[in-house]
Amino acid sequence: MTVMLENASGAPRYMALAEALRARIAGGDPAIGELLPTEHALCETYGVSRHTVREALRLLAEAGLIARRRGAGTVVVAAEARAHFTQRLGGVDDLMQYARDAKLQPRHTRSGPLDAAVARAFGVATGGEFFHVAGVRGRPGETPIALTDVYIRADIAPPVETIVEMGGSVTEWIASERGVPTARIEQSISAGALTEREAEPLDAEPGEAALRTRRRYYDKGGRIIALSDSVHPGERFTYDMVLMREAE
Amino acid sequence: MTVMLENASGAPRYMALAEALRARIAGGDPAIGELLPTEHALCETYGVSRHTVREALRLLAEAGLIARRRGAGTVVVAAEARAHFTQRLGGVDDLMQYARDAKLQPRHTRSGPLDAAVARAFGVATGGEFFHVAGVRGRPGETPIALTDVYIRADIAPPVETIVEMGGSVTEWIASERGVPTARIEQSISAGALTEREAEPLDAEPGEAALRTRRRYYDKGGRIIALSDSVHPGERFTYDMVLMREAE
DNA sequence: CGTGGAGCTTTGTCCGGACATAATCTGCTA
DNA sequence: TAGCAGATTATGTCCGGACAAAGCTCCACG
Repeated sequence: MTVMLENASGAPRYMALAEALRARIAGGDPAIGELLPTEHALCETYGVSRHTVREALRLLAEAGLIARRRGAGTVVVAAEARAHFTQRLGGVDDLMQYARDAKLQPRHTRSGPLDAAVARAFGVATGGEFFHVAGVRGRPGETPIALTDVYIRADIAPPVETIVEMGGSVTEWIASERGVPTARIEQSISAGALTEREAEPLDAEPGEAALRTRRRYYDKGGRIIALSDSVHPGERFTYDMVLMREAE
Repeated sequence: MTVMLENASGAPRYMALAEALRARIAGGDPAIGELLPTEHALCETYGVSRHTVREALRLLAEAGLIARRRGAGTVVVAAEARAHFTQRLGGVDDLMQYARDAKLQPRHTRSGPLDAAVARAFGVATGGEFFHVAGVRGRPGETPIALTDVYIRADIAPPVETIVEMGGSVTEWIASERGVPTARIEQSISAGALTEREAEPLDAEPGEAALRTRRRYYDKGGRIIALSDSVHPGERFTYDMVLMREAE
């Protein structure tokens, strides 16, 4: 029994077959956990070559709908591929969006437990030993663009002299020098008015609108690597991002 | 001249070839922007079938290193597949981060070409027919959280009555009802002070700090679907995002 | 000199075949 | 009845061939 593939749009045959199978799966035939017909059976049912069937199945596998196992067959693992958008960043430096020579110039440093007000601002637990660096970030000779507080887990923090030389993120240094790569970053962005204490080192006016970015960096085991809090006077910094719809 | 593929690990031939080509590209041979040898040439150089070459090239294309064009050849677009961080969103509604019942309440609508000031603010070309909706977004009975201007390409814009009913993004409607899915979104986030004109419909004070998000939505062909500009008084909205390190 | 069309080049689709590898099933023996 | 070995099943790798579609180049004509 041969089933004709519907192909009104002139798409390649393997795409038409993938679509036909996607529709079957969405309708529960076969259901999640059940086996799709074998490649050989699909060739006969749809009247196409094994090459075409394999290409169609590859598309479905890439979409996450099926899993194929040599000797066993092809099992349905999801009923629908969910369209999603993805923002890709090469590294943490891309996330920070500062020019490479916009270095963090420390104004003061301090070691100790994370205090309650800071922990509350980040929504994390108090305690733990952290190395706190407060400073401004900007290019030499230019108005600073950010006032930043970074709290780095003390056991993996770099020496101060190293921080001074860094143009980019301390977490990239920790990844390469301490062997602790960042696995997850949580960032929040908000707007607020600069306090008098914040405005001064930024050469800005108290009450001026500012963009605040707070980040929590976690390692693979879910342990905090670092926290950062940066505030930027409004016209000095815009946060840009590009999201692409992921091919299914 | 046939080059033997190094394959100490027993990997399939197409993977060994992909790795050999990856190494060549990383070494600048060919460089970014240059053409890789043709499929036919690679078959001869490496002593494998066209099928094997195509599989290897598919891997490289999926890794983002090359782009293949029928009739033209295969161009190198990146020298290295870089470890990267990825933010995944289920859909545009996740990007917007408004509660589902925080609907856009239109205050006025207008059709016409995109004027120069608006085009300049978005960094896009003037002209084109757009349907402009200006309104506030918020939950019923609560203080509005956003003042929003949306410019929708006129040929695919929904009717006003439909916009009123929408809890989410108009682009999701356009994707399902007009068959024009959003393929790319560019977003910028900045801080600034509310103007008197902006503050009034938001029940806020002029000069108050506000978070501004501007988005450009593009279809698969790079054509604008819609533009949006939203401004949120500072304490009413925080923009949150999570990035995960992607396994390679 | 510029434009359009024809021909050539290069990748994309699709067919068929053969052998390898991993998983499952069946039968036999302890 | 349980475990092991061999056979069968189903996907993975790889070969070869043919034709289609898109891009590029060159040549001729206005």
